[in-house]
Amino acid sequence: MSKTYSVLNELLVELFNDILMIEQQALKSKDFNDLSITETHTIEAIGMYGDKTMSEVAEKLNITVGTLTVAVNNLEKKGYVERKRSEEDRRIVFVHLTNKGKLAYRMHEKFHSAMINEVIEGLTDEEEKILVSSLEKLNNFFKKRLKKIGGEE
Amino acid sequence: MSKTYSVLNELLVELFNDILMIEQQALKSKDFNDLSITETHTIEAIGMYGDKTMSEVAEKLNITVGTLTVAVNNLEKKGYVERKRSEEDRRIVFVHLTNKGKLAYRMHEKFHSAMINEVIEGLTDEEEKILVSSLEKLNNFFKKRLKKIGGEE
DNA sequence: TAAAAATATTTGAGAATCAAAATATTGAGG
DNA sequence: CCTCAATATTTTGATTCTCAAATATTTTTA
Repeated sequence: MSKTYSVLNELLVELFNDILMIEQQALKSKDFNDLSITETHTIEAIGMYGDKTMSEVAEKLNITVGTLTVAVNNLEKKGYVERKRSEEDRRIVFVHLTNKGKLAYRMHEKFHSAMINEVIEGLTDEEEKILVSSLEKLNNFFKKRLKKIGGEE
Repeated sequence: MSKTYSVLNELLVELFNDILMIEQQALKSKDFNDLSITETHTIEAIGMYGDKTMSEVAEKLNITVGTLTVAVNNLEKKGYVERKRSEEDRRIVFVHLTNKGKLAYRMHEKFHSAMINEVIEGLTDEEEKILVSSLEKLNNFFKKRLKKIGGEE
């Protein structure tokens, strides 16, 4: 069991917890303090451009469409998103961000920028490349794992 | 805005989501399928060795003691943990894992091992170093950020 | 000893979530 | 054209996680 193992394990666990806590706390202090983390993620999944169907958004968030319906109801009430029924196929419901919603989206984006910049800063181009490819490997491992679990049982 | 930025951002976001999903799905397939993610984390926080007070565990999990009380009620009912009132100070309640709880703890640990090992395996020494130091930077950024938010308001 | 502090539990309320039932619409086959 | 299956969404009922505030018990302090 190498030293890298325990270091990496702790780092990942801490990272994960910190991200959650920061997102939570960042919301409380800022404008848009009527948004929960989950709601912010919903806004993120709807995205800046064009309409998305309820199913598309739910899939992206890995939640059921029923859950999303409730979430969108509230976000609509608060003025962050709007619904629009498709004319071609009236079963389908499109959602998109209002101006207020787009503002919130950009706010969240800013948080991410600050985070990433902090990481990149102080890395050489070479190191930057290595970091990206390392994380890609990490990601691939997870994807593989997910497929395996999902496919079997 | 460099290309690295958006790539890194996406990687981190995906990573975060994948970890959540994998933990979720890992639980469903395995034994101990009567445990939620939250409950697993509670077990993790109680830890293998010795007794911990309710307050200590709640602090570690960043939840209120009230929330923990409910969680421990359920875990006790399912046989994963036990309570014991302190003799010296009868306000204090200690919790510790039962044998079943310890088994679950080790199970979760195994999952982490598999994850980290798989990642390290595919990396050269050079990449390993860079990955660790980058994650450390990311972590420092978060710690700083948390202190700032927590301290001010 | 009486008041204040510390520790934990209970309670009431609000999100987030799912599964299953209900609703509305479309498309295909006869 | 009518019916039935499939698709997309919403509604409903239940559970879990969470907090804040009220309550209970015990210890400490003044």
